[in-house]
Amino acid sequence: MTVSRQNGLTESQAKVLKTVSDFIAENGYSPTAKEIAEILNITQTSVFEQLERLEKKRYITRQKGAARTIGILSQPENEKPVKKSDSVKLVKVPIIGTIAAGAPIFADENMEGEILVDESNIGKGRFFALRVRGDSMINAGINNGDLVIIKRQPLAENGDIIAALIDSEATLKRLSLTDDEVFLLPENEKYSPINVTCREDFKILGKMVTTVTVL
Amino acid sequence: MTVSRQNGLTESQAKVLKTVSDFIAENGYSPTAKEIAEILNITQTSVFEQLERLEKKRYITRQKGAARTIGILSQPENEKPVKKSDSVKLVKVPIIGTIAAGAPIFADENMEGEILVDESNIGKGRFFALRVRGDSMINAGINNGDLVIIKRQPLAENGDIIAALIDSEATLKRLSLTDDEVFLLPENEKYSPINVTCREDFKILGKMVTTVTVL
DNA sequence: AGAAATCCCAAACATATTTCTGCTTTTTTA
DNA sequence: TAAAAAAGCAGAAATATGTTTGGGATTTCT
Repeated sequence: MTVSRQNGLTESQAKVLKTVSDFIAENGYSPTAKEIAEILNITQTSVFEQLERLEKKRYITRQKGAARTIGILSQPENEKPVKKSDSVKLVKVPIIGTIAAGAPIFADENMEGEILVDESNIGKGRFFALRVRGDSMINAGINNGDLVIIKRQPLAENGDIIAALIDSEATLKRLSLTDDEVFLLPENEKYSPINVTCREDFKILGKMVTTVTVL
Repeated sequence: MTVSRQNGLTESQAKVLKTVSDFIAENGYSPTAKEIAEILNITQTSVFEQLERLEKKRYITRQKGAARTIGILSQPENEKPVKKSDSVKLVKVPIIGTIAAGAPIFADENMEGEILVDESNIGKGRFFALRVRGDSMINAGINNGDLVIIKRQPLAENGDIIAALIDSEATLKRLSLTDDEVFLLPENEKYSPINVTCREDFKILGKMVTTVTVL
Protein backbone atom coordinates (compact mmCIF):
# COMPACT_ATOMS: atom_id res chain seq x y z
CA MET A 1 0.00 0.00 0.00
CA THR A 2 1.20 3.44 -0.84
CA VAL A 3 1.42 5.90 1.97
CA SER A 4 0.63 9.21 0.39
CA ARG A 5 1.32 12.46 2.14
CA GLN A 6 -0.88 15.40 2.82
CA ASN A 7 0.20 18.35 4.86
CA GLY A 8 3.34 16.47 5.75
CA LEU A 9 1.37 13.70 7.38
CA THR A 10 1.02 10.13 6.27
CA GLU A 11 -2.41 8.62 5.85
CA SER A 12 -2.15 6.82 9.14
CA GLN A 13 -1.04 9.88 10.99
CA ALA A 14 -3.81 11.93 9.44
CA LYS A 15 -6.30 9.29 10.43
CA VAL A 16 -5.15 9.39 14.04
CA LEU A 17 -5.19 13.16 14.03
CA LYS A 18 -8.69 13.25 12.64
CA THR A 19 -9.86 10.74 15.19
CA VAL A 20 -8.47 12.85 17.98
CA SER A 21 -9.97 15.98 16.53
CA ASP A 22 -13.38 14.43 16.07
CA PHE A 23 -13.31 12.96 19.53
CA ILE A 24 -12.52 16.29 21.12
CA ALA A 25 -15.19 17.99 19.06
CA GLU A 26 -17.71 15.45 20.20
CA ASN A 27 -16.77 14.99 23.82
CA GLY A 28 -15.02 18.12 24.89
CA TYR A 29 -12.00 16.24 26.15
CA SER A 30 -9.28 14.36 24.38
CA PRO A 31 -9.29 10.60 23.92
CA THR A 32 -6.88 8.14 25.49
CA ALA A 33 -4.56 6.12 23.33
CA LYS A 34 -6.71 3.10 24.03
CA GLU A 35 -9.84 4.82 22.87
CA ILE A 36 -8.18 5.93 19.66
CA ALA A 37 -6.90 2.40 19.19
CA GLU A 38 -10.39 0.98 19.53
CA ILE A 39 -11.84 3.41 17.04
CA LEU A 40 -9.13 2.68 14.48
CA ASN A 41 -8.83 -1.01 15.28
CA ILE A 42 -5.14 -0.92 16.00
CA THR A 43 -3.19 -1.30 19.22
CA GLN A 44 -2.55 1.23 21.91
CA THR A 45 1.13 0.98 21.19
CA SER A 46 0.69 1.95 17.58
CA VAL A 47 -1.42 4.87 18.56
CA PHE A 48 1.21 5.91 21.04
CA GLU A 49 3.82 5.95 18.31
CA GLN A 50 1.60 7.95 16.02
CA LEU A 51 0.97 10.46 18.73
CA GLU A 52 4.69 10.81 19.21
CA ARG A 53 5.11 11.50 15.51
CA LEU A 54 2.26 13.97 15.47
CA GLU A 55 3.78 15.74 18.41
CA LYS A 56 7.18 15.85 16.79
CA LYS A 57 5.61 17.31 13.70
CA ARG A 58 3.81 19.84 15.89
CA TYR A 59 0.31 18.86 15.03
CA ILE A 60 -0.54 18.16 18.63
CA THR A 61 0.73 18.80 22.12
CA ARG A 62 0.75 16.39 25.00
CA GLN A 63 1.63 16.43 28.68
CA LYS A 64 3.99 13.67 29.68
CA GLY A 65 2.35 11.15 31.94
CA ALA A 66 -0.94 12.96 32.08
CA ALA A 67 -4.14 11.47 30.82
CA ARG A 68 -6.23 13.00 28.08
CA THR A 69 -4.06 16.00 27.48
CA ILE A 70 -3.75 15.95 23.74
CA GLY A 71 -4.17 19.40 22.29
CA ILE A 72 -4.53 20.07 18.62
CA LEU A 73 -2.33 22.78 17.21
CA SER A 74 -3.38 25.06 14.45
CA GLN A 75 -2.17 23.56 11.23
CA PRO A 76 1.09 24.92 9.99
CA GLU A 77 0.87 26.31 6.49
CA ASN A 78 1.62 23.99 3.66
CA GLU A 79 5.27 23.58 3.23
CA LYS A 80 6.90 26.81 2.32
CA PRO A 81 10.03 26.41 0.26
CA VAL A 82 13.04 27.88 1.98
CA LYS A 83 14.20 30.86 0.02
CA LYS A 84 17.81 30.83 -0.83
CA SER A 85 19.28 34.03 -2.03
CA ASP A 86 22.65 35.49 -1.38
CA SER A 87 21.14 38.71 -0.13
CA VAL A 88 19.59 36.82 2.78
CA LYS A 89 21.68 36.41 5.84
CA LEU A 90 20.44 33.60 8.02
CA VAL A 91 21.12 33.57 11.71
CA LYS A 92 20.97 30.49 13.89
CA VAL A 93 18.61 30.83 16.81
CA PRO A 94 18.44 28.10 19.43
CA ILE A 95 15.06 26.85 20.57
CA ILE A 96 15.38 26.45 24.30
CA GLY A 97 12.01 25.33 25.50
CA THR A 98 8.36 26.03 25.81
CA ILE A 99 6.85 29.20 27.13
CA ALA A 100 3.40 29.74 28.41
CA ALA A 101 0.99 32.12 26.91
CA GLY A 102 -1.46 30.94 29.46
CA ALA A 103 -0.25 29.33 32.58
CA PRO A 104 3.45 29.83 33.05
CA ILE A 105 5.52 26.83 32.05
CA PHE A 106 8.95 26.13 33.27
CA ALA A 107 11.54 27.22 30.76
CA ASP A 108 14.40 24.85 31.00
CA GLU A 109 17.54 25.41 29.12
CA ASN A 110 17.31 22.20 27.18
CA MET A 111 17.85 23.08 23.65
CA GLU A 112 15.15 21.63 21.52
CA GLY A 113 16.65 22.48 18.20
CA GLU A 114 17.54 25.39 16.08
CA ILE A 115 15.91 27.54 13.49
CA LEU A 116 17.31 29.82 10.90
CA VAL A 117 16.00 33.32 10.69
CA ASP A 118 16.84 36.07 8.28
CA GLU A 119 18.83 38.63 10.14
CA SER A 120 16.97 41.45 8.49
CA ASN A 121 13.88 40.34 10.33
CA ILE A 122 15.32 40.45 13.79
CA GLY A 123 18.24 42.83 13.73
CA LYS A 124 21.39 42.29 15.70
CA GLY A 125 21.77 40.96 19.18
CA ARG A 126 21.52 37.70 21.08
CA PHE A 127 18.42 35.73 20.42
CA PHE A 128 16.67 32.58 21.44
CA ALA A 129 13.42 31.00 20.45
CA LEU A 130 10.66 29.56 22.57
CA ARG A 131 7.70 27.49 21.65
CA VAL A 132 4.44 28.97 22.80
CA ARG A 133 1.86 26.99 24.62
CA GLY A 134 -1.60 28.26 25.38
CA ASP A 135 -3.85 30.88 23.98
CA SER A 136 -3.42 33.88 26.16
CA MET A 137 -1.77 35.88 23.41
CA ILE A 138 -4.07 35.09 20.53
CA ASN A 139 -5.18 38.67 20.18
CA ALA A 140 -1.58 39.52 19.42
CA GLY A 141 -1.54 36.90 16.69
CA ILE A 142 0.48 34.45 18.73
CA ASN A 143 -1.02 30.99 18.70
CA ASN A 144 -0.50 27.73 20.46
CA GLY A 145 2.53 26.04 18.94
CA ASP A 146 4.10 29.12 17.42
CA LEU A 147 7.73 29.88 17.91
CA VAL A 148 8.61 33.28 19.22
CA ILE A 149 12.03 34.79 18.85
CA ILE A 150 13.24 36.70 21.83
CA LYS A 151 16.03 39.22 21.92
CA ARG A 152 17.84 38.99 25.19
CA GLN A 153 17.54 42.24 27.08
CA PRO A 154 16.92 43.03 30.72
CA LEU A 155 14.72 46.03 30.10
CA ALA A 156 11.74 46.58 27.92
CA GLU A 157 9.36 49.35 27.08
CA ASN A 158 5.71 49.77 27.83
CA GLY A 159 3.71 47.75 25.35
CA ASP A 160 6.49 45.39 24.40
CA ILE A 161 5.70 41.73 24.32
CA ILE A 162 8.24 40.16 26.57
CA ALA A 163 9.37 36.80 27.81
CA ALA A 164 9.71 36.96 31.55
CA LEU A 165 10.43 34.72 34.46
CA ILE A 166 8.05 34.69 37.38
CA ASP A 167 9.11 32.40 40.14
CA SER A 168 11.34 30.43 37.77
CA GLU A 169 8.59 29.96 35.26
CA ALA A 170 8.59 31.60 31.90
CA THR A 171 5.70 33.41 30.41
CA LEU A 172 5.00 35.53 27.39
CA LYS A 173 2.97 38.65 27.99
CA ARG A 174 2.62 42.26 27.04
CA LEU A 175 4.37 44.62 29.39
CA SER A 176 2.33 47.40 30.89
CA LEU A 177 4.01 50.14 32.85
CA THR A 178 1.63 52.45 34.61
CA ASP A 179 2.50 55.26 36.96
CA ASP A 180 3.50 53.07 39.82
CA GLU A 181 2.67 49.56 38.83
CA VAL A 182 3.93 46.94 36.46
CA PHE A 183 1.61 44.45 34.84
CA LEU A 184 1.93 41.57 32.46
CA LEU A 185 -1.03 41.58 30.17
CA PRO A 186 -2.38 38.57 28.34
CA GLU A 187 -3.87 39.23 24.94
CA ASN A 188 -7.00 37.23 25.54
CA GLU A 189 -9.99 38.38 27.52
CA LYS A 190 -10.15 35.03 29.25
CA TYR A 191 -7.07 35.80 31.28
CA SER A 192 -6.27 38.41 33.84
CA PRO A 193 -3.30 40.72 34.06
CA ILE A 194 -0.56 39.71 36.42
CA ASN A 195 0.66 42.35 38.76
CA VAL A 196 4.41 42.08 39.09
CA THR A 197 4.99 45.42 40.70
CA CYS A 198 6.63 44.19 43.84
CA ARG A 199 7.63 40.71 42.85
CA GLU A 200 11.23 39.94 43.56
CA ASP A 201 11.03 36.80 41.48
CA PHE A 202 10.12 38.68 38.34
CA LYS A 203 12.72 39.04 35.65
CA ILE A 204 12.60 40.09 32.05
CA LEU A 205 14.32 37.63 29.78
CA GLY A 206 13.94 39.60 26.61
CA LYS A 207 11.70 41.20 24.10
CA MET A 208 9.83 39.35 21.42
CA VAL A 209 10.97 40.44 18.01
CA THR A 210 9.05 38.11 15.78
CA THR A 211 7.05 34.94 15.58
CA VAL A 212 7.81 32.05 13.31
CA THR A 213 5.53 29.28 12.27
CA VAL A 214 7.59 26.16 11.79
CA LEU A 215 6.35 23.03 10.10
CA MET B 1 -16.93 30.52 59.88
CA THR B 2 -20.09 31.08 57.96
CA VAL B 3 -20.48 29.32 54.70
CA SER B 4 -22.53 31.69 52.61
CA ARG B 5 -24.20 30.64 49.43
CA GLN B 6 -24.12 32.06 45.96
CA ASN B 7 -25.83 30.51 42.99
CA GLY B 8 -26.80 27.58 45.13
CA LEU B 9 -23.18 26.70 45.76
CA THR B 10 -21.30 26.87 48.99
CA GLU B 11 -18.06 28.79 49.13
CA SER B 12 -16.04 25.60 49.00
CA GLN B 13 -17.95 24.28 46.04
CA ALA B 14 -17.63 27.57 44.23
CA LYS B 15 -13.92 27.56 44.89
CA VAL B 16 -13.53 24.10 43.41
CA LEU B 17 -15.67 25.04 40.43
CA LYS B 18 -13.64 28.13 39.79
CA THR B 19 -10.42 26.19 40.07
CA VAL B 20 -11.65 23.73 37.49
CA SER B 21 -12.87 26.48 35.24
CA ASP B 22 -9.64 28.41 35.42
CA PHE B 23 -7.61 25.29 34.86
CA ILE B 24 -9.53 24.37 31.75
CA ALA B 25 -9.32 27.90 30.43
CA GLU B 26 -5.58 27.89 30.85
CA ASN B 27 -4.66 24.39 29.86
CA GLY B 28 -7.34 23.25 27.49
CA TYR B 29 -8.03 20.12 29.46
CA SER B 30 -9.60 19.54 32.80
CA PRO B 31 -7.62 19.00 35.98
CA THR B 32 -7.45 15.80 37.98
CA ALA B 33 -8.80 15.67 41.49
CA LYS B 34 -5.25 15.62 42.73
CA GLU B 35 -4.33 18.73 40.84
CA ILE B 36 -7.33 20.58 42.18
CA ALA B 37 -6.44 19.36 45.64
CA GLU B 38 -2.93 20.72 45.34
CA ILE B 39 -4.16 24.09 44.17
CA LEU B 40 -6.64 24.38 47.01
CA ASN B 41 -4.48 22.69 49.60
CA ILE B 42 -6.97 20.05 50.49
CA THR B 43 -7.04 16.32 49.88
CA GLN B 44 -7.99 14.46 46.77
CA THR B 45 -10.81 12.84 48.65
CA SER B 46 -12.36 16.13 49.57
CA VAL B 47 -12.13 17.30 46.01
CA PHE B 48 -13.77 14.11 44.88
CA GLU B 49 -16.69 14.77 47.18
CA GLN B 50 -17.01 18.33 45.99
CA LEU B 51 -17.01 17.19 42.40
CA GLU B 52 -19.80 14.78 43.23
CA ARG B 53 -21.82 17.60 44.70
CA LEU B 54 -21.12 19.87 41.78
CA GLU B 55 -22.21 17.14 39.44
CA LYS B 56 -25.36 16.49 41.38
CA LYS B 57 -26.16 20.19 41.24
CA ARG B 58 -25.52 20.12 37.49
CA TYR B 59 -22.66 22.54 37.45
CA ILE B 60 -20.31 20.03 35.88
CA THR B 61 -20.37 16.73 34.05
CA ARG B 62 -17.97 13.86 34.49
CA GLN B 63 -17.36 10.47 32.91
CA LYS B 64 -17.18 7.66 35.44
CA GLY B 65 -13.73 6.22 35.73
CA ALA B 66 -12.24 8.41 33.05
CA ALA B 67 -9.48 10.85 33.73
CA ARG B 68 -9.78 14.56 33.12
CA THR B 69 -13.32 14.51 31.85
CA ILE B 70 -14.84 17.28 33.87
CA GLY B 71 -16.99 19.51 31.75
CA ILE B 72 -18.44 22.76 32.95
CA LEU B 73 -22.11 23.34 32.37
CA SER B 74 -23.52 26.74 31.76
CA GLN B 75 -24.87 28.14 34.98
CA PRO B 76 -28.49 27.38 35.62
CA GLU B 77 -30.03 30.82 35.54
CA ASN B 78 -33.17 29.79 37.38
CA GLU B 79 -32.95 30.09 41.09
CA LYS B 80 -32.04 33.67 41.66
CA PRO B 81 -32.94 34.23 45.26
CA VAL B 82 -34.39 37.63 45.93
CA LYS B 83 -31.86 39.62 47.76
CA LYS B 84 -32.65 40.53 51.26
CA SER B 85 -31.78 43.98 52.40
CA ASP B 86 -28.96 42.67 54.54
CA SER B 87 -27.33 41.12 51.50
CA VAL B 88 -26.85 44.50 49.85
CA LYS B 89 -23.26 45.42 50.10
CA LEU B 90 -22.50 49.04 49.48
CA VAL B 91 -19.10 50.00 48.28
CA LYS B 92 -17.54 53.41 48.61
CA VAL B 93 -16.39 54.85 45.33
CA PRO B 94 -14.43 58.08 45.30
CA ILE B 95 -15.32 60.78 42.82
CA ILE B 96 -12.02 62.04 41.61
CA GLY B 97 -12.81 64.64 39.04
CA THR B 98 -14.45 65.54 35.82
CA ILE B 99 -14.04 63.68 32.60
CA ALA B 100 -14.72 64.88 29.17
CA ALA B 101 -17.23 63.38 26.89
CA GLY B 102 -16.42 66.07 24.44
CA ALA B 103 -13.12 67.77 24.49
CA PRO B 104 -10.83 66.09 26.98
CA ILE B 105 -10.71 67.73 30.38
CA PHE B 106 -7.93 67.28 32.81
CA ALA B 107 -8.63 64.60 35.39
CA ASP B 108 -6.99 65.61 38.58
CA GLU B 109 -6.83 63.36 41.51
CA ASN B 110 -8.63 65.74 43.81
CA MET B 111 -11.35 63.84 45.40
CA GLU B 112 -14.62 65.58 45.03
CA GLY B 113 -16.62 63.30 47.22
CA GLU B 114 -17.82 59.77 47.48
CA ILE B 115 -20.79 57.77 46.43
CA LEU B 116 -22.08 54.45 47.59
CA VAL B 117 -22.84 51.79 45.06
CA ASP B 118 -24.23 48.33 45.54
CA GLU B 119 -21.44 45.91 44.91
CA SER B 120 -23.71 43.62 42.94
CA ASN B 121 -23.95 46.31 40.29
CA ILE B 122 -20.28 46.73 39.72
CA GLY B 123 -18.58 43.54 40.83
CA LYS B 124 -15.25 43.45 42.53
CA GLY B 125 -12.21 45.53 41.84
CA ARG B 126 -10.92 49.03 42.35
CA PHE B 127 -13.24 51.76 41.23
CA PHE B 128 -13.48 55.47 40.95
CA ALA B 129 -16.14 57.79 39.73
CA LEU B 130 -15.90 60.71 37.36
CA ARG B 131 -18.35 63.44 36.56
CA VAL B 132 -19.05 63.70 32.89
CA ARG B 133 -18.94 66.94 31.06
CA GLY B 134 -19.99 67.34 27.48
CA ASP B 135 -22.28 65.53 25.14
CA SER B 136 -20.09 63.27 23.07
CA MET B 137 -21.49 60.13 24.59
CA ILE B 138 -25.18 60.95 24.53
CA ASN B 139 -25.94 58.11 22.16
CA ALA B 140 -24.67 55.76 24.82
CA GLY B 141 -27.04 57.29 27.34
CA ILE B 142 -24.34 59.24 29.09
CA ASN B 143 -25.25 62.85 29.60
CA ASN B 144 -23.65 65.98 30.80
CA GLY B 145 -23.42 65.91 34.58
CA ASP B 146 -23.75 62.16 34.97
CA LEU B 147 -21.40 60.25 37.14
CA VAL B 148 -19.68 57.28 35.58
CA ILE B 149 -18.09 54.54 37.62
CA ILE B 150 -14.85 53.24 36.25
CA LYS B 151 -13.18 50.01 37.14
CA ARG B 152 -9.44 50.47 37.11
CA GLN B 153 -7.90 48.22 34.53
CA PRO B 154 -5.09 48.74 32.09
CA LEU B 155 -6.70 46.68 29.39
CA ALA B 156 -10.12 46.83 27.83
CA GLU B 157 -12.02 44.98 25.18
CA ASN B 158 -13.26 46.12 21.85
CA GLY B 159 -16.51 47.99 22.36
CA ASP B 160 -15.92 48.82 25.99
CA ILE B 161 -16.56 52.35 27.08
CA ILE B 162 -13.36 53.39 28.72
CA ALA B 163 -11.83 56.26 30.56
CA ALA B 164 -8.47 57.03 29.07
CA LEU B 165 -5.72 59.52 29.34
CA ILE B 166 -4.46 61.22 26.23
CA ASP B 167 -1.62 63.56 26.88
CA SER B 168 -2.53 63.83 30.56
CA GLU B 169 -6.13 64.61 29.84
CA ALA B 170 -8.97 62.26 30.57
CA THR B 171 -11.70 61.35 28.19
CA LEU B 172 -14.55 58.93 28.04
CA LYS B 173 -14.98 57.09 24.78
CA ARG B 174 -15.84 53.79 23.27
CA LEU B 175 -12.82 51.66 22.46
CA SER B 176 -12.49 50.32 18.96
CA LEU B 177 -9.81 47.77 18.17
CA THR B 178 -9.38 46.94 14.53
CA ASP B 179 -6.78 44.68 13.02
CA ASP B 180 -3.96 47.07 13.56
CA GLU B 181 -5.41 50.30 14.77
CA VAL B 182 -6.91 51.63 17.95
CA PHE B 183 -9.62 54.27 17.95
CA LEU B 184 -11.63 56.09 20.55
CA LEU B 185 -15.13 56.60 19.28
CA PRO B 186 -17.51 59.29 20.51
CA GLU B 187 -21.18 58.40 20.65
CA ASN B 188 -22.31 61.54 18.94
CA GLU B 189 -22.11 62.30 15.24
CA LYS B 190 -20.86 65.76 15.96
CA TYR B 191 -17.48 64.42 17.00
CA SER B 192 -14.83 62.44 15.17
CA PRO B 193 -13.01 59.30 16.20
CA ILE B 194 -9.58 59.75 17.69
CA ASN B 195 -6.82 57.55 16.41
CA VAL B 196 -4.60 56.51 19.29
CA THR B 197 -2.82 53.68 17.55
CA CYS B 198 0.68 54.98 17.95
CA ARG B 199 0.21 57.51 20.69
CA GLU B 200 2.65 56.99 23.49
CA ASP B 201 0.67 59.33 25.67
CA PHE B 202 -2.41 57.17 25.52
CA LYS B 203 -3.31 55.16 28.55
CA ILE B 204 -6.42 53.31 29.56
CA LEU B 205 -7.52 54.22 33.03
CA GLY B 206 -10.34 51.77 33.25
CA LYS B 207 -13.58 50.51 31.95
CA MET B 208 -16.92 52.08 32.62
CA VAL B 209 -19.12 49.71 34.54
CA THR B 210 -22.15 51.85 35.19
CA THR B 211 -23.50 55.33 35.26
CA VAL B 212 -25.23 57.03 38.13
CA THR B 213 -27.50 59.92 37.61
CA VAL B 214 -27.30 62.26 40.52
CA LEU B 215 -29.82 64.99 40.75
C1' DA C 1 19.98 -1.76 -2.96
C1' DG C 2 20.59 -0.51 1.57
C1' DA C 3 19.40 2.55 5.27
C1' DA C 4 15.91 4.82 7.54
C1' DA C 5 11.42 5.64 8.52
C1' DT C 6 6.74 4.03 9.02
C1' DC C 7 3.37 0.92 10.73
C1' DC C 8 1.86 -2.52 13.41
C1' DC C 9 1.91 -6.03 17.22
C1' DA C 10 2.02 -8.53 22.14
C1' DA C 11 3.12 -8.16 26.62
C1' DA C 12 4.38 -5.93 30.33
C1' DC C 13 5.52 -1.87 33.37
C1' DA C 14 4.89 2.25 35.96
C1' DT C 15 2.23 5.54 37.53
C1' DA C 16 -1.75 8.57 37.18
C1' DT C 17 -6.35 8.81 38.49
C1' DT C 18 -10.69 7.65 40.03
C1' DT C 19 -13.13 5.64 43.58
C1' DC C 20 -14.05 3.42 48.09
C1' DT C 21 -13.93 2.95 53.29
C1' DG C 22 -14.25 4.71 57.63
C1' DC C 23 -13.84 8.41 60.60
C1' DT C 24 -13.66 13.53 62.71
C1' DT C 25 -15.27 18.23 62.82
C1' DT C 26 -18.02 22.08 61.62
C1' DT C 27 -22.04 24.27 59.72
C1' DT C 28 -26.78 24.33 58.33
C1' DT C 29 -31.40 22.94 58.66
C1' DA C 30 -35.66 21.39 60.66
C1' DT D 1 -31.16 21.19 69.92
C1' DA D 2 -30.91 17.11 67.39
C1' DA D 3 -30.43 15.51 62.74
C1' DA D 4 -28.63 16.28 58.33
C1' DA D 5 -25.53 18.15 55.28
C1' DA D 6 -21.04 19.82 54.29
C1' DA D 7 -16.16 19.65 54.70
C1' DG D 8 -12.32 17.51 55.67
C1' DC D 9 -8.73 13.68 56.46
C1' DA D 10 -5.76 9.16 55.96
C1' DG D 11 -5.14 5.22 53.62
C1' DA D 12 -5.81 2.04 50.21
C1' DA D 13 -8.25 -0.45 46.38
C1' DA D 14 -9.24 -0.62 41.65
C1' DT D 15 -8.57 0.56 37.26
C1' DA D 16 -7.32 3.76 33.58
C1' DT D 17 -3.67 5.35 31.07
C1' DG D 18 0.85 6.59 29.49
C1' DT D 19 5.17 4.38 28.48
C1' DT D 20 8.68 0.85 27.55
C1' DT D 21 10.60 -3.25 25.33
C1' DG D 22 11.47 -6.06 21.65
C1' DG D 23 10.10 -7.48 17.96
C1' DG D 24 8.19 -8.09 12.42
C1' DA D 25 6.51 -6.29 7.90
C1' DT D 26 6.23 -2.65 4.72
C1' DT D 27 7.26 1.75 2.55
C1' DT D 28 10.15 5.69 1.51
C1' DC D 29 14.42 7.91 0.87
C1' DT D 30 19.22 8.35 -0.91
